[in-house]
Amino acid sequence: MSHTLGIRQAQKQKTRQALLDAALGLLAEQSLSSLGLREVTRAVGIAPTAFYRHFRSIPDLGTALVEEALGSLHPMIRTTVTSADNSEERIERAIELIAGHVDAYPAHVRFIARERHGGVQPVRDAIRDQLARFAEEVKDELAKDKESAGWSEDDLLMLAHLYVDQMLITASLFLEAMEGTEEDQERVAQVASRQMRLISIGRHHWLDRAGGRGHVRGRTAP
Amino acid sequence: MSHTLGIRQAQKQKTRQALLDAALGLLAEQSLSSLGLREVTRAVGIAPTAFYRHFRSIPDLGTALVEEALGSLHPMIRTTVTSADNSEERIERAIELIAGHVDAYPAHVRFIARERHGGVQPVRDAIRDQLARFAEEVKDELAKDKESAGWSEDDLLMLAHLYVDQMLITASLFLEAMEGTEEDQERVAQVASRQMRLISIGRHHWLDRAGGRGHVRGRTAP
DNA sequence: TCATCCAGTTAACAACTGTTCTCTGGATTT
DNA sequence: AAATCCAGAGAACAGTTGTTAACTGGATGA
Repeated sequence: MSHTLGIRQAQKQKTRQALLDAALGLLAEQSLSSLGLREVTRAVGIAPTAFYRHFRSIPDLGTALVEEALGSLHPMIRTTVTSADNSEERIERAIELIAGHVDAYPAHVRFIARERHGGVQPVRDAIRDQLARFAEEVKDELAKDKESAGWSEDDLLMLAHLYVDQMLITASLFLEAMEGTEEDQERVAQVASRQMRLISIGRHHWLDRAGGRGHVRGRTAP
Repeated sequence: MSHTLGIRQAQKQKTRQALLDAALGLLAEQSLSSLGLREVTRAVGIAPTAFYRHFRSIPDLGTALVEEALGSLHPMIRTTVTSADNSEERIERAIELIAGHVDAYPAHVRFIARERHGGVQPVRDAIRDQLARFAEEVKDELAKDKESAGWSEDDLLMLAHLYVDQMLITASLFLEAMEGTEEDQERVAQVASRQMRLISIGRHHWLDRAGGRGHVRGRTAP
C-alpha cells in the first residue's frame, strides 16, 4: 500500500537529505557549534534561506543527525552484544563488527563521538537519551543469557553501560587508526579485544564474592 | 635565587592567564572550534589585537589549556591509581577522589571531555598524547603491585588505558550530575564504583585462563 | 482548468569575524 | 639620563554570519 509520495515531497526529502549529508561532511573537520547555516546550504547548492524550509536551526539539524547516526548504529550494537558472552572467538567477531561499522559509516561515528560531549546541549541530550536506550536494550539482551543468573537488574544495567561505553571508545580508536597503517588498526583491535575479554572475565566472576548477594557495605568474615 | 620576574613580564603572564580563564569560561557552552578570538579578548577587557602577544591562534590557546587542564588532572590520576587495587574501600575512595576533582575543576574536566574528540586537530593530538603519558604512568604504578606478577607489559598497558578511559567517563558523568540532585550524584558514584569493581575482578582473574599452568595468585571458579 | 500551496530565490540588514598596520607610553636596559 | 623594548590600543580591511521580507514558478487538488 505504498503511496508514491508525490514528486514534490520527494524533492523536499531529497534536499533535506542533501543538507544532512553536507553537514555530516563538513563536521569532519569542525564541531557542530561552529557549523554555519550558510556553510551547509552553500555546500548543497541552494539559497541560505531555503534552510528554514527543513530545519529550525543548526542544533535542530544536529538532533536529526543523531537520529540518523544512531539509527545506523543500532543494528550493530544488537549483533555485537548478542555475541558478546564468554567465548573468545565471539569477542573477536564483535570487534571486527565494530571495525566494519566504522569503515562503513566513519562520519556518523565521528559525529557521535564528537558531539556526545560537544557544545550544543540539545544534541548532547539527544545522544545521551539514545545511548541510554541502547544500554537498556543491551541489558535486556544480557538478561537472556544463562550467565546472568542471579544478577540484579541494576548490575545488568551497569554492565550494559560499561559495554556501550567500551564500544564507543573502541569505535573512536578505530576511526583514528583509519588514517594510519594496517598495523595500527590491528593493534587497536588487539587491545580492544583484550579489554573486552577482561570485562567478560570480571562479569564471569562477579558473583564469586563472599557474602553472596546484595550490597558491598558490611563485609563480614566468612 | 628567585629573580622576581619584573613587573612587565608579571603583567604579561597575568593577562595570559586571564585569557586562558576567560576562554575556559566561554567554553562551558560551546566548543573550541567556534570560540572566537575577539570573544575572548572582549571577555578579558583588552583589545583584540593584544591576543597575538600571547597566542598565535585559538588552537594554540587550546593546546595551552590542555597543558593546564591535564596538569591539574595529573595528581588525581596518580593518587587514584595507587589506591585502585582490589580492596573495596579503596575503590570507593578513588571514586570520591574523582568526584572531588570534578567539583574543584569542573571547567577543566569539561574542556578535556569535550575537546578530546573535538573539531580542532592540534588540541585533539595534545590531549591524546597527554592521556597516553598518563596511561604509561598508570602502567608503571600497576607494575609495582603484587597482583601484577606474571603480567606482560602489553597487558598492563591495556589495563591502564581501560582505567584511564573509565576515569574520564566517570568524571564526565559526575559533571553532568553536578547540576542534578544529590541523589543523582550518588547514583553515578554507585554505578562507577561497581564498574570499577568489575574491572578489578577481571584483573584479578586475568591469568586464570587455560593453559593448564598453575597461576600466580589465581583463584578458580567452582 | 484554475486557484492554492510551498520549496526555493533574491535582496538587504546589522552584526560579527580574523588580520594588517601604525601608534603609544610605561618598563627595561645601557 | 637617554635609548630601547614591547604589551596593548586604535582604526581600518574584506568577509562572513543569521534572519527578515517579498517574490517566483512548478506541483497539487478542486
